[in-house]
Amino acid sequence: MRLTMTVTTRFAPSPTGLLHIGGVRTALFSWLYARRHNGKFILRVEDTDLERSTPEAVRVILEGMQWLGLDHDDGPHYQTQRFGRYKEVLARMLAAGKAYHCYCSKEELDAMRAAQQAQKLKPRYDGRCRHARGPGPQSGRAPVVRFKNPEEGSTIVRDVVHGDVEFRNTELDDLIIARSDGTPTYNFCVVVDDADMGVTHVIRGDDHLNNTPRQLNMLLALGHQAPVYAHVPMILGPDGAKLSKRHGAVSVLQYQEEGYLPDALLNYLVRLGWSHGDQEIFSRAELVALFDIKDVNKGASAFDPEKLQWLNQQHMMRADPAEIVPQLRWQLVHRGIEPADDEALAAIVVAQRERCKTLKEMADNSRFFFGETVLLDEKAAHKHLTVESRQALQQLGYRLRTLPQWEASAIHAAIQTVAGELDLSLGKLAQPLRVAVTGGTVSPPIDQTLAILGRERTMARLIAAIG
RNA sequence: GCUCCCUUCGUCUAGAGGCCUAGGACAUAGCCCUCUCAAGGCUGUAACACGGGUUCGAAUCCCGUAGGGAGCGCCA
Repeated sequence: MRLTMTVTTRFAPSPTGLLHIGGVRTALFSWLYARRHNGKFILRVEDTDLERSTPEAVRVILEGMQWLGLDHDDGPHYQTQRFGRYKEVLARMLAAGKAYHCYCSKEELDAMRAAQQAQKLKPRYDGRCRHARGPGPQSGRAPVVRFKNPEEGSTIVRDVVHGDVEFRNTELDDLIIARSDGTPTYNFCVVVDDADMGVTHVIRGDDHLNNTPRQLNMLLALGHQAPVYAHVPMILGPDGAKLSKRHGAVSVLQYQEEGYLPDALLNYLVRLGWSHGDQEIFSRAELVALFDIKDVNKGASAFDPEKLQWLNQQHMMRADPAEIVPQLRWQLVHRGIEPADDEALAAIVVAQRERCKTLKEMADNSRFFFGETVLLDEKAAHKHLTVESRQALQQLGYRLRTLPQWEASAIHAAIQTVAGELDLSLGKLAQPLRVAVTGGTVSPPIDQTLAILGRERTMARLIAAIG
């Protein structure tokens, strides 16, 4: 036995539904904890439910984790590839008398449950086959395998977020660990896997808290040490109800499509149930340095898309524009727009990011930077492109055409000069100009906008607008 | 039904008996800045689920109640 155990955590999603932000947050907590302690992070796909698992869901898990940069050091493991191992452990438990065959039929079990519920009791297996009071092999049925849970005393789960939680063993029945067709069940696979893979810290949703004492008893029966458990609260929808498809965003990858930065999403998710003083914005490195699973709250929290948007913008404003460029490019290509060179895109990022919550919004609002012509918004044109303002634009056009340096400061000076000459407020010239070159009333500062647009496009659009 | 878990502004949270006339953030309202939209700055509205204890003193400790959630499957 090693004296110093490397901290080993795992994320073990089941590919029966698309990975959503709830799963991502547990993954994040596990990942952060492992990274914080220079430990190991394992990815394990729990696909024993052949019926409901889909390749699409597996793909989303893999791609989603990659997109978010939650890299694993081991895996991905697939439980369906470990059936041999489970059978082996199963046989060992049977041989050691830690598990037994149960020949009860589905009908008998249903009847038992119904009777218990009628008496307002918790439905649980009464252990008839364990004590040779059951049907036995002569029934001719293929048996299931049940784990012999302790019949007395209690099991205490030491949980770092909830504290010690005590379960009386009488509340726990002998769960089925292998089906009549021989395939192992979830609770058993988890135990075998966690033990085999050396998981030291089990971090998962608190919907598993009730399963834990049974898993713990199996682990102990197998001669293993109990890991540290941390059951983290779940995420609720914005309306406080359980998170579901109804709340939009089924798959994490949807956040990528909607133009969120991985670091922003992670930052948002980590703050659901965890905090560090009054700090709201965290870089990935800060999270790795500051996060501790012990500081996670117990209560469930509601997902707030507006705060996510705010954080996304904060991260966009702090990021190196060059890192955002590829993502903006992706958004633009998606819209059938011919992407400009990286330098121009970086300039657009800088000009736009303080007025966009997502890259999707940035791309939508940046369409006018591309293409030769621009479609004038009717209302805006009617209001701002008056006879008077067209004349002003014409005068400005003369000056811009011969401007020695096509850069924001020079452009700004030119606009100011013309406004001065015509005795117009800056706004009376800038707005018509904005409408003429962007087609609408909203854009980054007009001098920056023209600088990015370039002289050629600016002049062409100016001429078109003047008519 | 039984067992387990949870409960501070609309939302995310700070708070580990006196620092709390309960702090920050998002959202929201107003003001400032301003070529538009933003970003930014300032100001405001807004919470300890309820009831009992313990204590000189409770958001913080204990007990109930209510509400919410999870588990109880040959699902994971």
